[in-house]
Amino acid sequence: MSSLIEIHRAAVRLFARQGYAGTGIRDLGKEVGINSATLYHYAGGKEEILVAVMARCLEGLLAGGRRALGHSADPAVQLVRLVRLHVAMEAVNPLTAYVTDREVRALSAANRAAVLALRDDYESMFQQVLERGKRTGRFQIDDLPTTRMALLEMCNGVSNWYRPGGRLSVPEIQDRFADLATRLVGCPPVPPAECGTDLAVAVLDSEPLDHRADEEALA
Amino acid sequence: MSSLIEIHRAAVRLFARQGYAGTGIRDLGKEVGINSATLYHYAGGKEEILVAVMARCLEGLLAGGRRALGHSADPAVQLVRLVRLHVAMEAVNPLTAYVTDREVRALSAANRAAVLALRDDYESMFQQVLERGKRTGRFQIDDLPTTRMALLEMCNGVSNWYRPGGRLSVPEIQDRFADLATRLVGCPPVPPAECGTDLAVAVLDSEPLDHRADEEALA
DNA sequence: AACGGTCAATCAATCGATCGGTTGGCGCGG
DNA sequence: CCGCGCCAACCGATCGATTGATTGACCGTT
Repeated sequence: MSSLIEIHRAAVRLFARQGYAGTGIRDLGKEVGINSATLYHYAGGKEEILVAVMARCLEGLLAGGRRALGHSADPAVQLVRLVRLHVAMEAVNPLTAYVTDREVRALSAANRAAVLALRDDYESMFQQVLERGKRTGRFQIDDLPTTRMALLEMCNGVSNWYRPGGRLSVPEIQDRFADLATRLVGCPPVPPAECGTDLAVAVLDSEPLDHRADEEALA
Repeated sequence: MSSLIEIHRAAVRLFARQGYAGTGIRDLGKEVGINSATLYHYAGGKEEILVAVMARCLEGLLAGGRRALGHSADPAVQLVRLVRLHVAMEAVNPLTAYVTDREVRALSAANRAAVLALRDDYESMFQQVLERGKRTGRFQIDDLPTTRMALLEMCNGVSNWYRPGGRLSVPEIQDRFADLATRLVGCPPVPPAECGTDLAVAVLDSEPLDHRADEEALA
């Protein structure tokens, strides 16, 4: 019954609740229901678990990002699709996204560099879309780096307050954020019809299935 | 030479770099230049240091928030002033704000409740301004909770990428974010003349003076 | 002599990781 | 069908190191 996936799920749940440094491997074992020594039979170690979770999350965003960009050449459509993808990832996998965001500093130098390389690749998609939108006059952007950071932080923040089964459905959250994003870049709303329907986001292996016990994390 | 302020500064620097749980009191002592035992002569303990830093940061925001609201009855002016204050706090005290944001989960139940009470008080100011702006038609807001969270996360994120002495000055950052905020709520830009000049934010006692060594934290 | 300040030494507890050893089920030769 | 060997799965015990916190002694100043 216990497997690597179960371990990753338990790790994400505990890392999100107590932080990576604040979680012991004995806590991890207890959460999975096995001895801490058995963890090393499946996973190479504590940091290896964290790296695997982060890499899978970021690779999911990267793969989705490439799908998002290829659908249309219009920067507005591309931006909305990027935002809808990102928001969906954060809303469907809030704990995984939360840990991926906030525990980078816990990694050793080599692993941190690898994770940051993935993240930089992903964020450069936003950079390029914003640049082209500004250059072509599709967007009215004052300072591009500030707008890019504000946009990304706004989307990243979803994992801080949203949980599956919340007041809004995932498509509703996507609609709200698509509107907010077009407002930020000074661009008229993009009809949902132009956005395609290939932006569904799957539940990651590392995402705990039951988020009920994490409501206090929404502090 | 060593004092409570020095300890708070060192604590914020280390907590921002390694996290609260990842920082030992011996690390803290070494950063200040004293023995770990001497820490207990000035500060009551590790968590007491964190609580003091967080409380001072949030109380600064609360006091500033009250100043921001009293200046005008126009929701647009109130919102812009709240955003300018918040952004300035994050830009002038990025490490303190960063730690205050992200280490709430490290607190014991009692301290966490106290800190969250302060934060809820502060965030309710945004809630009320947005409500009134929507009710009076000054703002075009689709879903108010989503807009509020997006706005707050966007502002909170400043401490993740800005450092004093960066490319943009604090007033410039304030201008950009004031514009972004009005765009988010669907409201024409507010002339800076209507915003007053009483929103200067002081450097907190807990903020390390030299941010050069923290550039890798901008990961 | 009394004081605030400082620290080496030490406390029990816990850290991540590894060890040797036990278990149980499966495949295979007879 | 038996019995042997194998190996993934699992655990108790323990490793050296470090955790937050405390103590008692020593210092210079008053």
